[in-house]
Amino acid sequence: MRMSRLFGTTLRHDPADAELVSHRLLLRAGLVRAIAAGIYCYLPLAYRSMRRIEEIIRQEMNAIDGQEVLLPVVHPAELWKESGRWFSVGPELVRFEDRGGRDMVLAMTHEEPVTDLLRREVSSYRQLPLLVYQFQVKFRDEPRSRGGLVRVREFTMKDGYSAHTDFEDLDRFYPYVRQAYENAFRRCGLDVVVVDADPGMMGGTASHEFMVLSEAGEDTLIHCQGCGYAANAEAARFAKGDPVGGDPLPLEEVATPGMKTIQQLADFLGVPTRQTAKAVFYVDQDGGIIFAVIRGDLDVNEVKLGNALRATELRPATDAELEAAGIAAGYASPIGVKGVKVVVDDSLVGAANLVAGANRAGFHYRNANFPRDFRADLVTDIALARQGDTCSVCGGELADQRGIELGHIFKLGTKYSQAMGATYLDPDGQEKPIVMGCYGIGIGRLMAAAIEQHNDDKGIIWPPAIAPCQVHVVGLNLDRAEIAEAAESVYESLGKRWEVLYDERSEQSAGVKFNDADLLGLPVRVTVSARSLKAGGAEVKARWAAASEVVPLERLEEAVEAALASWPGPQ
RNA sequence: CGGGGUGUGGCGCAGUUGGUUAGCGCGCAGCGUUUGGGACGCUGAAGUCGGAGGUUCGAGUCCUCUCACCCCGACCA
Repeated sequence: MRMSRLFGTTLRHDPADAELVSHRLLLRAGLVRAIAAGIYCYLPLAYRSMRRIEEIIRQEMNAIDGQEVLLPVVHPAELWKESGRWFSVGPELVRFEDRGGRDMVLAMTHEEPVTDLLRREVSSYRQLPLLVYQFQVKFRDEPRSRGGLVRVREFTMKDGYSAHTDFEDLDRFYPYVRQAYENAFRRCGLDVVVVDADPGMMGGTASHEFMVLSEAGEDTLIHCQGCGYAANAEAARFAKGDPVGGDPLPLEEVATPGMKTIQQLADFLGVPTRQTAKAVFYVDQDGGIIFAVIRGDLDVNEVKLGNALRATELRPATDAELEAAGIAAGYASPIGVKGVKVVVDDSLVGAANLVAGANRAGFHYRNANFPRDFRADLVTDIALARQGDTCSVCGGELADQRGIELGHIFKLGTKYSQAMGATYLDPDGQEKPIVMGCYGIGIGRLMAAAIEQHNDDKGIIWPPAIAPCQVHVVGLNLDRAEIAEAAESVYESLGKRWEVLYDERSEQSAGVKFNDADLLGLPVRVTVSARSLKAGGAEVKARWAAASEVVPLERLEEAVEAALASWPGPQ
C-alpha cells in the first residue's frame, strides 16, 4: 500500500477530547474516527488489524471444532420476549418497530437467535455437542461510552455458543474454550489474566473474564499473590475471619447521639467495627426495599446482592423511601423491621453481641445476636472484597488492580434453552433441554488494549501478529531516479512476503516520514535513502528497538524476518 | 440520570468592558527551492462562531432555551 494513497490522515496534534493513550493514538494515527458518542468508523489500517485479530481467533475457534456462522443484527422482539430479556434488560437494549408495527430489537448479543436456531436444527443427542461462532456487530445503548474503543456502544464481537447434552459435557468442553482464548490473546501479543467473574445479565452458573491489566480499565480485579486466585471484584470471595465470639448478653438500648458513621459509633461505644452490624438499603425493580445487613468493617457488594435476590435492578434507596417505610436512616435496625426483605451477610452468623441500630434516631442496641434478635429472608455472601482482605483459598493477602475486560466466557446452562424450548431427544427417547455455553471477545476493544499495552511517547508499537502491515518502507531522496528505483524494488520484493506500507510521498520531509512511521507503529521500518544506499543497502529497524542496522538489499528479507522475530512481547 | 467542562475553517487554539471586513499555528491547493527526525519562500482556498429565540443602533462576545461532545459518578457481558 502506498502511503500517498492511504485513506486516513495522521494528526500532528493530540485531539482535545481523547484522554486514554489508545484513544489518542487511534485518532492521531488515522485509524478510527468517531461518528457519534461510542460509535466509530474504522479506517483501512484499523480494519486490517481487526481482520488479523479475527483471523487469529477464527483459527483458534476452528481448532476446537467451531463452525463460523452469521446471525442477524435485527431480531424480532418475540425471541427476546421468549427468553424474558425483553422485560429484564433495561434501555441499553434498543427497541424499535418496523413499518408493520412489529417490535424489533437491535442485537446486543445473540443468545436468542442462536437458541432459536438450535431448537430448529437440533433434535437428537447425536448432533451434540457443537460450537458455532460469528464475528458480528452488537449495539448496546450504554448510558455512558468513554475511552475511545475501550467502551463503545456499537462494536464487533466474536461470539460463540456451544450446545451440549448435559452439564458434564459443558464442563468437559469449557476448558478447551478457555485454552483457545488464552492462545488467541497470546498470539495477539497480549498478556491477559483470567479471573472468576459475575455472569450478570447473561445468567448461568460460572464465568471467566480475560483481562488486560491497565489503569485505564474499568474493572477492578482482586488477586492473591500467594496462590494466584484472581477474580473480578464483583465476584471475588475472601475470608472474613472468625466472628467476634462470646456468650449472648441481653439486648440493651444505648443513646448514641450524632453517631453517623460506623467508625464514630464503634469509637463511641468502645467496640471494634467488626462487632457492629451495618445496614444498607436498596430498592429493587418492583420498588421493594431491600435491607442488607453486614458486619461493620465490610462493604456490601451490590452485584452479589443482586444475584442473591435474582433482582434485575437494584439501586440505593433514598432517605425519603426509607422514611416512608418507617426506617430511621443512620439508626436503622434489622430488629423489628417489617415489610422489607432482609438479607444478612454470612459474616454475621455466629457473631455475638453486635451493635446495631435501634430504629430510633440517636439510639442503638448493644448485644444484638443473629438469629436470636432478628430474622433474615436470606443469609449469604454479599460482601465486597477489597485490597488487603484475606484470600479464602490460601490465607494470603489480596491485592487489587484495574483491568480491561477483553473476553468473557459463560456456562449458561439451560437458561435460554429452557425458556425457549430448545430440546433434544436423549438415547432413551427422553426430551431434554440443551445445555449451553457462550463465549465473547470484543475485537475493537482488543485492538485498543493492544495499543494501550504497547506504545511509547512517539506512537503505537504494534505486535507483529495484529499489525495492519508488518513492514513500513520509507523512501527518501526519491527525486533521484536510482534511489526511487531501489526503494520501489524493495517495496515490491518485501511485498511478496509481507504486507508493506510504502511511504513514497515526495513532498514530505524525512522528519515527517519518520514521525509518521513511529506514530503508525508498524513493526519493522525499512529506510531506503541516499545515505542508506551509500552505506550499502537499506536501514532496518524494529519499532520496539533503539538500534537499527544497514543491510545489503539482497539480504533484506532475512533481516526483516529477524527484526519481526525480535518482538519482545507474547506471541 | 446527577455533577463538571467544551463547542470559533480539517486539527490545535486566540478573540479585551458588545464596536469596522473574525484572527493565529499546523494542515490543505498552486509555483519554486528542499529530503536522515515534524524544511523554506511566495500565492491561494476554506469559517451558518453548535442551533433557535431574545436584548441592542450593533452580538463570536450579554440573556433564555436547546443540541452535540468530553471528563467524574451512577450504570454496564
